[in-house]
Amino acid sequence: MRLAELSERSGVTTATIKYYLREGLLHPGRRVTATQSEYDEEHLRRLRLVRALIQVGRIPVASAREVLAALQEEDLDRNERLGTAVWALPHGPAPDESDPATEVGRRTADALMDRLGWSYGRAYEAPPAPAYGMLVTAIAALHRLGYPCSAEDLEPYGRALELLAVTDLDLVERYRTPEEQVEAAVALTVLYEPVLLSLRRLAEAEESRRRFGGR
Amino acid sequence: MRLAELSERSGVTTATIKYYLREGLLHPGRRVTATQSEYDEEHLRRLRLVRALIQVGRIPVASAREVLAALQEEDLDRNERLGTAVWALPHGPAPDESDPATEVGRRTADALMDRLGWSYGRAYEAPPAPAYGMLVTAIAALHRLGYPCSAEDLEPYGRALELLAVTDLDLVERYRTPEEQVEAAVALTVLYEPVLLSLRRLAEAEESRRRFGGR
DNA sequence: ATGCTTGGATAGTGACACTCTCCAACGAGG
DNA sequence: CCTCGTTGGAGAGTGTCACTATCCAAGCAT
Repeated sequence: MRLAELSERSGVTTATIKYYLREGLLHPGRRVTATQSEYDEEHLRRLRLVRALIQVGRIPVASAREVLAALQEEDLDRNERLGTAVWALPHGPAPDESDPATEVGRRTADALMDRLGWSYGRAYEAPPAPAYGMLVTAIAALHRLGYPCSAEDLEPYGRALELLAVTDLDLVERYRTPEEQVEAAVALTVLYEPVLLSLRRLAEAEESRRRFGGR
Repeated sequence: MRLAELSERSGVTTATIKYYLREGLLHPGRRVTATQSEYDEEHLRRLRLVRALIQVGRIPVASAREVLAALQEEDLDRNERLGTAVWALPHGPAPDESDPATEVGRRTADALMDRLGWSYGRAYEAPPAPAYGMLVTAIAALHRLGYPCSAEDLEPYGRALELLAVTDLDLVERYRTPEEQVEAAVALTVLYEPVLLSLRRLAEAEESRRRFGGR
């Protein structure tokens, strides 16, 4: 199919598709003549993934390119490819080392990892996973605002997410090839984030109404 | 204290504080002379909250202003104030009604709310909570990519978040005044989001290593 | 033949979160 | 009393990001 058809079937304007081609998020089409290229179903699929990552997952274009590149690293195993892809996701500001609250955040995060028995993302692992820095930054911010949270407070969150991670990966293992599995894992990691956040907000609204609700 | 001291104690530059003052995120200080104002501990506290919302919670300045305004709505009860504040948080693109996948997302979301017994955010509630639209958009995107998820698949997520919402609001109820409670609820809603996401990514990395990990 | 379409390159747009530059009014040291 | 650096306020400028609009020459369709 031509650019115009790819645009129509995906709902993305040709100008935006050209932009993604330029940025390397989409492979160039098969050149038919000097001025025309042919795109296939794989391009359409990739384009939908890109859109989902950028619009629903709110991932910057540059990060999306890295994530997609990781999916195709031939010489890594599933675990490494997935790790590389998730590693490239945005993860907010790095912990501010000049702030004493960061130290508290780091200790709390480490204590939490110990309680949960998780080996990833420890401070003494070099380099720690970006998600670990994200956790430290958030705990530090809470602490600075006067909402201290201990490893004990956070353990139930970790346990709950541990269970959900098991069901997520069960879903991933339904796919046959490692390629499909890694792509599914990335799509699920990114696209379940808004699901998780929206369900949390709805759950809190529900619980708030139950406790504080008048009328 | 003067602007310079507020800046030093908060770690935010004077230029940025002036910007927040202009944008109405911070109340103006008490005017001492025609060219000088006095700020107090309350300003410092507010400034730290603003920074946490914007930098850690990644909330746009305009949304932060609305969220903060909701905290001080005198004629609303706790439940309404919290609802208004959470309502003002960013929630991604609205569902694309021209896309048939949205219809699937909406039906799945409604079925999920039924299973969970939640009354908020139904499609037939007018207007539905923004978090409901966020959920529909995400389910639709998953569907479009060929990762269908049913209400049954999502129910464990809802149950898990229901439990966490209970512990969140237990924490909130430790504060005495409704004002403190609402502020705490907003801070916890926003700042626990990165905690949740980072723990999920770490949990998935852990589980992926357990299943796929070589070495 | 001719007029619309295509792919590619370049430049422009609008939103956003600051950040810089000025300026007159202070206020502390000499 | 008189500098002279500092302060708060206002407006314009900056850098980034995700597009988006404009050109252009080379097709293709009629």
